[in-house]
Amino acid sequence: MSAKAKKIQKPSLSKGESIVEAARKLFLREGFAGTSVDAIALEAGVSKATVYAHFENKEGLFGEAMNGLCRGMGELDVDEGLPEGCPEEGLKFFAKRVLAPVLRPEVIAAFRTMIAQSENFPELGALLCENGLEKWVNSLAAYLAEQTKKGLLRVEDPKLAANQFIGLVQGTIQTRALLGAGKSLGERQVDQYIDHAVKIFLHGTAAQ
Amino acid sequence: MSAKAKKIQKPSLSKGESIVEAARKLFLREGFAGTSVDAIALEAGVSKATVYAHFENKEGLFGEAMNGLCRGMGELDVDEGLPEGCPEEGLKFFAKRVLAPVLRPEVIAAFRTMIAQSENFPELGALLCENGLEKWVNSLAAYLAEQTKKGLLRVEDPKLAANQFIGLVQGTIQTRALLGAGKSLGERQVDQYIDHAVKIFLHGTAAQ
DNA sequence: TCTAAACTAGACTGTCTAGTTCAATTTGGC
DNA sequence: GCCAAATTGAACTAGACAGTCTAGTTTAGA
Repeated sequence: MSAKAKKIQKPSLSKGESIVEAARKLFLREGFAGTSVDAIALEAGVSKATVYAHFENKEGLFGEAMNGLCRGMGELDVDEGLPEGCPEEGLKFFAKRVLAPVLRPEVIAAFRTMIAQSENFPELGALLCENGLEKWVNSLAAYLAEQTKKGLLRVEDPKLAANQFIGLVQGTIQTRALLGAGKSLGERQVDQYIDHAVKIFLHGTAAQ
Repeated sequence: MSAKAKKIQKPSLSKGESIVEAARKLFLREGFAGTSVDAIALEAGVSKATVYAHFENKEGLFGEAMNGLCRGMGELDVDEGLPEGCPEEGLKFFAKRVLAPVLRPEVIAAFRTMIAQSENFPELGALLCENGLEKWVNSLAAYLAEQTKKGLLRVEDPKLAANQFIGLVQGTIQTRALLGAGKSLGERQVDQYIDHAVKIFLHGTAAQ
């Protein structure tokens, strides 16, 4: 009956796409081992045979799902909204963007899945870094170089500084969150956290 | 029945210890799901029945093994070797200590296991934080407060600053390592990394 | 309307592993 | 050396799950 109800829907996605989407959703939430192919088929509203008609095996499906996720991340425009004003504003912009994902439980859960599987799928971890972290690093590094050129900051190695700024902002929050030991932070605390980090970095890299 | 069996057997310590030790070794290297009880028994040189005579089930064994690990960490004296000299030296000391684990593949592997299981064993993640990270944070915070009192630094919120210093030093190295996307750093690079971080933090929190 | 391809349910195989059981054997304290 | 507790090995149950297969159904295009 629910099957019949589902049958009435004209799926906007091709079968293959809905399988990947269901797989992604479950893998990110439940992990690789915690997700059965049966569950994926059920979630996709598809029979298990269809899953195997589209994908070689569970690992291939995982690869496809995560690959798509990472590729999607790569399309984000990380510079969008970057304020033109003083370095402080620019740094706060980056700080907010870099801290936000770490504060979202579903992102942390997804991150856990990727970390847990990174030995089995080494290329996926690299892809995630490249399309996620690395884009922020590059964008921020370019910003730091630009501000240095303007004489508003004095950053010798922009890429190194960018990596460390991101660490500075995230502090130990990510670590705690991954271990499930982080208290959730209020908006005020986050602002305070960011202000503090930006202040240190600004003074630490001030021109002159 | 099993309760009666448990009461009768008074397990010798050595067996129990070697089981825990074997379990710890395998769990940390292969993860929870990747380690079978048979493998643990084999590694411990013990029959599977003996494993179950000592521990209720696989999860209990995991808990015991990780608990011991965390408790062991808690006994480390984090202040040992802290130089008396200028803040720069002190900060470099902390930086080295905080960066070292992140650079060791076996620590990263262990960390992966903890992260992957942190949802199933929430108290273990908290314990690891408390006996690992938190000890460093507290020690460093005390140091920062002390240096501030001496007029050598100006740190308003030592604990916040300590958390952020640790993040600053680790930068994105931990993230990359967890994702298996980190290039291994040479000793010179590590020193450069630390120097840079300490410089930023020093200037960022300089007195006056 | 016909046909081929895609899809379906669900049964089935094989494998893996947690956890149990028990008769036989070893061990350590007395 | 005796005895009870501890341990062993090996077989066993039970359940989960990847992946296959089949017989029948739906779909879409010509």
